[in-house]
Amino acid sequence: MSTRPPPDATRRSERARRAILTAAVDLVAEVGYANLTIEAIAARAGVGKQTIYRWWRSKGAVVFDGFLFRQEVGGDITLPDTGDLRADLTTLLRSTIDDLVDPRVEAPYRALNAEIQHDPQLASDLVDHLLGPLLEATRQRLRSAQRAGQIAADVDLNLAVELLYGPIYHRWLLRTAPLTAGYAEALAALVLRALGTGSST
Amino acid sequence: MSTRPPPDATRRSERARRAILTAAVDLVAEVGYANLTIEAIAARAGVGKQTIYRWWRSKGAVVFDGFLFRQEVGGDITLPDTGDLRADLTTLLRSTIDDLVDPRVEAPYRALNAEIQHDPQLASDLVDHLLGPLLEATRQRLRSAQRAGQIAADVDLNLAVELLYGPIYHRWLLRTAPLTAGYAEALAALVLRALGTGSST
Amino acid sequence: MSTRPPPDATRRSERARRAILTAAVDLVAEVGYANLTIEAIAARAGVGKQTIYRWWRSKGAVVFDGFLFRQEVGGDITLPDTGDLRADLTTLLRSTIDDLVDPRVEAPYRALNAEIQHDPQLASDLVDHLLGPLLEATRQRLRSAQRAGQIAADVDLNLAVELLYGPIYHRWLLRTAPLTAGYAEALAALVLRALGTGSST
Amino acid sequence: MSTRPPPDATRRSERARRAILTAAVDLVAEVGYANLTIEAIAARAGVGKQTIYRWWRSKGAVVFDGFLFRQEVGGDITLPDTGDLRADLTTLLRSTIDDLVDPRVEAPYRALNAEIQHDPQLASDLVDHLLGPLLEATRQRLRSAQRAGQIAADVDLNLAVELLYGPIYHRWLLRTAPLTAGYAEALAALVLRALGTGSST
DNA sequence: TAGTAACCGAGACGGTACGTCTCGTCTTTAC
DNA sequence: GTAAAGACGAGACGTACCGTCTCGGTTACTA
Repeated sequence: MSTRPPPDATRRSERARRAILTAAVDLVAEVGYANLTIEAIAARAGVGKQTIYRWWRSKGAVVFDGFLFRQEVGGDITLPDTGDLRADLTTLLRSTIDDLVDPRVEAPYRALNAEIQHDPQLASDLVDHLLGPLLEATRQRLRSAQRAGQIAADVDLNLAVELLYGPIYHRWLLRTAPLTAGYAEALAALVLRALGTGSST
Repeated sequence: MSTRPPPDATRRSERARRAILTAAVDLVAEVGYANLTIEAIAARAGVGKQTIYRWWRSKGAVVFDGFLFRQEVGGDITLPDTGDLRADLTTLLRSTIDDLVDPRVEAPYRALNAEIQHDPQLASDLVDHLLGPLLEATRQRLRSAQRAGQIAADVDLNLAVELLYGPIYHRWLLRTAPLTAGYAEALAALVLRALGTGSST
Repeated sequence: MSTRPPPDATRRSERARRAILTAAVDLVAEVGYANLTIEAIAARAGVGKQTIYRWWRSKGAVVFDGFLFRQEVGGDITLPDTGDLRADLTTLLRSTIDDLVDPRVEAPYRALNAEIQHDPQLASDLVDHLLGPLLEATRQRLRSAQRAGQIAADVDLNLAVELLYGPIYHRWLLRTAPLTAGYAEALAALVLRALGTGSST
Repeated sequence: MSTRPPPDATRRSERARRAILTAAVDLVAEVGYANLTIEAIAARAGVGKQTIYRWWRSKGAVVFDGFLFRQEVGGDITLPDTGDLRADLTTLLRSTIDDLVDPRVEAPYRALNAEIQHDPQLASDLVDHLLGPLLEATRQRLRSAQRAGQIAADVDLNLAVELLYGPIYHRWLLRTAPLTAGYAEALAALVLRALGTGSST
């Protein structure tokens, strides 16, 4: 019973890494996650299969890293904070929906959501590194509104965040109905009634 | 290019059908959806592989039918309607959560939610036949409350339903935090504030 | 452990039998023996598969019966006996070769020769019912020549028959060289030297 | 429509090749050619099926190579040449018959003879690589006898070779009668009369 | 500046499962 | 009870990928 030595990351080929991640993201968009194979990634990347197996634990891990890699270029998340809570939330939900219906995002993101169902490790990676920043930023915006008295003091902000994104997620994953800009508005309005102080906002 | 003739359903073996569905549901719980194979289902069911391929289009379709088959025995959905909306919704969400954390439900249901991401046909089957009745029943309960003046007349009940289930679904699928009875209560309370007429209920 | 009762031949459908045998012979010529299936025979004959399995033991048996069935029309074998042994044998070998290179005979006959290698029962059927009459007739012609003093008295006529057909069979099965009319002549001449009395013929 | 690249023979596993050929020859003797499957060969050889499909075009090709492989060990063919033609030919035919009735040879060799009926490529391989050397050696022995005046100068030696082996082949393939040592003697004697110069030898 | 150790591309390997095909049996309905 | 029809259990087919395992060949540290 011997454990292989961990690969020496200092010798890692950056060229190969980039080629693999790019190939993975491209392929998942072309053929879907289910039809994506390590073999195809290796071929497209011009890389030996072993180079993939050496550095990633699973197909899901490669694709996930591919996502992060693509995200890296796109800068940080900054949420609008105009002071007008309703407007800010509506904008936020609208852009969330815009993202989800963008085909370049939809396909791979659905794949990820499928994959995390049988890979808890991947799920926590997703939540920590991809979703986390957005959820945290949303929480921050709500906290600022709460301090400004626009949101009742007793509201659990974690729950509030889920109240915002949960319905969208529900509709998107189950495809029960189309996601539209109007939906974002209606949802924001309804959630605000839940969070509000009761005073007129 | 010829399409095969559809099999003659009148000659279909009920024995084989039951064995296959039972084997599928059992196996998906034992080994998980990703590790489930048609060959294993056929072997467990004592059935030729062709008999599965003859009647189902995919692994997902078999598992889905397996679910429906198991559901058939369990009777119809009836939601509590005591007149106390808050109590009724809390009960409803609590039992939803109980279901989702029950390991016998969780494993195969996660599998289904993964599968529908790359099979829209299966998604619509799921929504129509498994989820549909529950969502519709929930809508009915809310409508009755709306008529009773407990819910504002301008509230879109489809949205209201998503406000109830979305957060749970979000938390369950992404595993951002544990689902507890307390969560059901807090969620019901918050949603009620969104739906309420503003008058004390 | 129960043996099925033998089928009642009096109820047998002559129409089905003819259709099956005809289909079998036609198909073996079209697709070759290896690619011939019971299913295809049944389909072509407009017959249930069970009807074939009821009356024949194997694919080989059907094809063989098909041959016999086609032969039935073709009358008895009569060999030339002009008194000129050399001429008669040359004619005989020539017509044998003509048969073997006729594509309508070649394909199915090769199939049969292949099949008998792993079906001794079929081999003995072939020798008894298809080849036997020709071999026996040849033996008779040689016997008459032996009585006339054209063949040495000590010659084993079974061996003599094999000396005639063996080389042709060898060349035909192994495709070592083409079978021509000239070959028939040369072979007949050489064999005659083996059989001869030594006196001038 | 793309053709797969030819495998890189330099990387080929000799261990796998030997195991496959041995398994193929053994199995064909045990279960017969018709019941021989690629899967069984792979299983017996402890080899993946793909390794067989990578290097051979068909089941027949594997079995044929198996024969060649077994032959390789048993060195070259050397025919007796004592000067006594009758004795030498009798010995030759006798050992030919001994081979053909040896069960270890009979089963796979029958299989090959069946297979070449619907695979001309295999037929020519068989004649060139397995039978060829023996036929050529026999021709050489006869040529030496012809030069020594023991065989008439006008005899076609190709035909003479067929006169020797054809009858044995005929009897062996059709199973018309048993092959014995006495048969070898009688056949050799008769053929010699065909080949002889007419003078007493 | 030679050696050497790790990674690299490539691809054969032992396997598993795929979805298709055909087998020979079983079951149903019609005659 | 035979016949046509066709679903059934069984299992081999040839393919696609899996994850592991050699192979040379770079490539970058070490002596």
